[in-house]
Amino acid sequence: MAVRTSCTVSDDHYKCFEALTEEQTALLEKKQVTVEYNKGEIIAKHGSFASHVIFLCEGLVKVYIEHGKEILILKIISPGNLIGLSSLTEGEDTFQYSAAAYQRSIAKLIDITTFKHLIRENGLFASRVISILGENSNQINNRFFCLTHRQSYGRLANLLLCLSERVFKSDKFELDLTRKELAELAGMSTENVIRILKKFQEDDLIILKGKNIELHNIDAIQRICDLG
Amino acid sequence: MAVRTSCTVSDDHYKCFEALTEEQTALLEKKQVTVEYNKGEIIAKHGSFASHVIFLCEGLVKVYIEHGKEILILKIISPGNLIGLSSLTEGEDTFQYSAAAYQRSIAKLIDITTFKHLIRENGLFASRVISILGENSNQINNRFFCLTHRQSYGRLANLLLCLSERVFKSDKFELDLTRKELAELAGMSTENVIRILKKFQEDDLIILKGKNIELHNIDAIQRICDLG
DNA sequence: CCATTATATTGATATAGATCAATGTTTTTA
DNA sequence: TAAAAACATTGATCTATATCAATATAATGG
Repeated sequence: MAVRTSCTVSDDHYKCFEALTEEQTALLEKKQVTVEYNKGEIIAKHGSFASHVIFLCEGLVKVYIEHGKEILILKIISPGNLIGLSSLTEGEDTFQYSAAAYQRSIAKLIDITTFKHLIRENGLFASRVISILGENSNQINNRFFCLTHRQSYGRLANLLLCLSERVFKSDKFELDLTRKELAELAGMSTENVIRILKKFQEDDLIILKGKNIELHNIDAIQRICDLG
Repeated sequence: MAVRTSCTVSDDHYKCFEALTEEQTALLEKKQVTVEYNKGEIIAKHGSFASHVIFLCEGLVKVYIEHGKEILILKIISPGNLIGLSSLTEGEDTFQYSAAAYQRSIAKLIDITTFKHLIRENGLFASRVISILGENSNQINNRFFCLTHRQSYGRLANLLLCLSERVFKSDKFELDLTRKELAELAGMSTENVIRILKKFQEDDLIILKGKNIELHNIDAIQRICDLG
């Protein structure tokens, strides 16, 4: 079985809102605010009060957990997706992870009490939310597997495929992530990212021009992702 | 912040069923079967049709994902907990992980269609299920962090604490896991587990007698878990 | 547009922990 | 209860990858 690319989830979380009645949609719209974030800004802070669920409208966001200076990126979030669903617990309601904008982003902050209320009131909505949570869990498990069971070449191959297939949706993309950010995503040192990218280029797997990356031999990259 | 022990979730999933009406409880009971598993037997198989959700009544179970011969243990499940909630998606319904019995175990297999039906019908039940999914997600994230950001001493310390606090609920427990199983749980080689346990014993952190482990200096173990 | 700071690159070195190999011990089974 | 199989232990070696150090290049701000 091919190892799933695992840096993000599909971008159709918004579909859960289609389960709402007009009235419920109106209520939800009243109970949300739209906020703009600059590159690097924190959207949610691990441990802080989770008064809202976040819906990303534009931009690109990383979701990560932190213990002191150490961070682990859980996933990248693209527009159309929700952040913070795992704080929809009955008791405790603090964010269990942080989120920060990779680039200028726009998000809607949805009041969590209203969100919970709608879950109780609308079974179809609840079951859609449960679907999303299940999907999120699969993504994390795949990423967990990749980062613990693949060596650096495989992890970076997985990341490049994921960025291409699921984030930028093209073989060719301009990456406004730094090498350090790539390193965090692939779970390795910056120097190692550079060396491996260089090797991939030498082997004609990718074409690198500064921030532009083109995947040139996807099959070979997929093989490295599966076996490396 | 102390690193959370992360090998399992709390054992109160069963509480979600308290949200059901008598009628719904009766329906659920009609739509489930009780099955006994011997040590080592597979309870759920990654990729197979998820026709049911699993509720563990007795025993101890590991939940893991597999790609070929490589496996990654996601968590240990104690009695009172549910397995397979992340397959409660609307479309796809195959198990996204496997489960196997560490020891003789008894489980109820609950028809997934009925389970989904109850989610739609009973908002409180749905929100309890969502709580559990959120909790599961936090557990996995913590485990993910531990396995990727801690060195072997820290990972094994974390595992010992988790087994003590959350699985066996005692400083002293008889471990019917092999060294190889401990190694899988702590994400390292069997030989490394043995060497580290030996070191812990030399340093008077634990008292080892064959399969019996007693945590002798929990504070020190916690420190290793946090920093190691 | 120059100075400063952040980022990228390259090479050299160190090391945690895997793997390999051999032996001892316990458990299972026939 | 003897033989076989599984598991545990110890030591020696190897390697992937982090870390350190130095320099080059690009981005940013006054």
